[in-house]
Amino acid sequence: MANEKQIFADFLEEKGLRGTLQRELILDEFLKREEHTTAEDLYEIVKHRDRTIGQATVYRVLKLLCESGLAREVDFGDGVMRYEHHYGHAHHDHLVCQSCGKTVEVVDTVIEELQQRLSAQYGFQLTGHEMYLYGLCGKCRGK
Amino acid sequence: MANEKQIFADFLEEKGLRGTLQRELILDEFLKREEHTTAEDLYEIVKHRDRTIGQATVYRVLKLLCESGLAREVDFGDGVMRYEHHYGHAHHDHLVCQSCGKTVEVVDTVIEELQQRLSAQYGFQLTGHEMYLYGLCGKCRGK
DNA sequence: GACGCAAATGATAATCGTTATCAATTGGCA
DNA sequence: TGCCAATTGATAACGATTATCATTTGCGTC
Repeated sequence: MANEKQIFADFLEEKGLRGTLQRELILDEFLKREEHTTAEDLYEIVKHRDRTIGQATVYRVLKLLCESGLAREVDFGDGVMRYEHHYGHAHHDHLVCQSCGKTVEVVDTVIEELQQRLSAQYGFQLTGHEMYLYGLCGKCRGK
Repeated sequence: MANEKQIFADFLEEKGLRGTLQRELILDEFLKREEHTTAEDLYEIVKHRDRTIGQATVYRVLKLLCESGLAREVDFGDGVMRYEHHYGHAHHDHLVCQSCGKTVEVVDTVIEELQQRLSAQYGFQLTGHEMYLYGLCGKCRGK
């Protein structure tokens, strides 16, 4: 966590950007959340600590966090962008329960390898991918 | 194509919905397009044949086409929903060139099988998935 | 074929997440 | 301390899509 804060400070430094109270506060609360977080969620949380903060700032800082490699955008296709911790987290995809919304982070190196091979077959140089597996989790299957 | 039209007619019949000139026209132009089509695209095309048509109707008919199984929504994450032919088209995923936007439909049965297995490991019953492979196509790699 | 009524339409306003604008504030170096 | 560009918060704007609503239309019934 201290590590993440240092990384962000270095990132700002390198880009010639400033360290501000708002940026520190938003990063701090972002790091505390372990679930996928929306800008709106984060705005609500951060307001408890600083009632004068604007949501535009939250959006702006989230973008910076992505640029710095601390956060990553995740799009579950419901019209709201979510953000997850990225630093120190290995690449992974998502398993999403369509009933209760529960998500599990998964990774399968064999699938990743096959994706590479598949792309190469079409002359593509793979730079990234998104994979969302939708289904019913154990609990929701019972109902 | 006659087949698709019959399917749509049957779908409307079954749902107690009406056959209208607009629905016929929009379906007709949708079937002509082989690429992924946005509602806006389709609206522009359809207007040439009937200048009085409204875009709301295009959105409404596209939704019906999806329900009837003739079309499928595809989300490349750029904020615009695209629609592709679904009837008679086997399931497939997409390979997208990040430089020129070219897309290739791909399928890999081994990957699909692994997705099933991966989901099962977490107690999930897989109902569907999305996989987007992003990269550079052969032409764009050269540049 | 005319009638009646619910379904469908087109124009337009509304929505919602996100981004742009802009005047006021602020961080950090000279 | 002062300067100036970066940052902020409030708010307007945006763009894709959806809701609203008065008008029109398909289609089963007489």
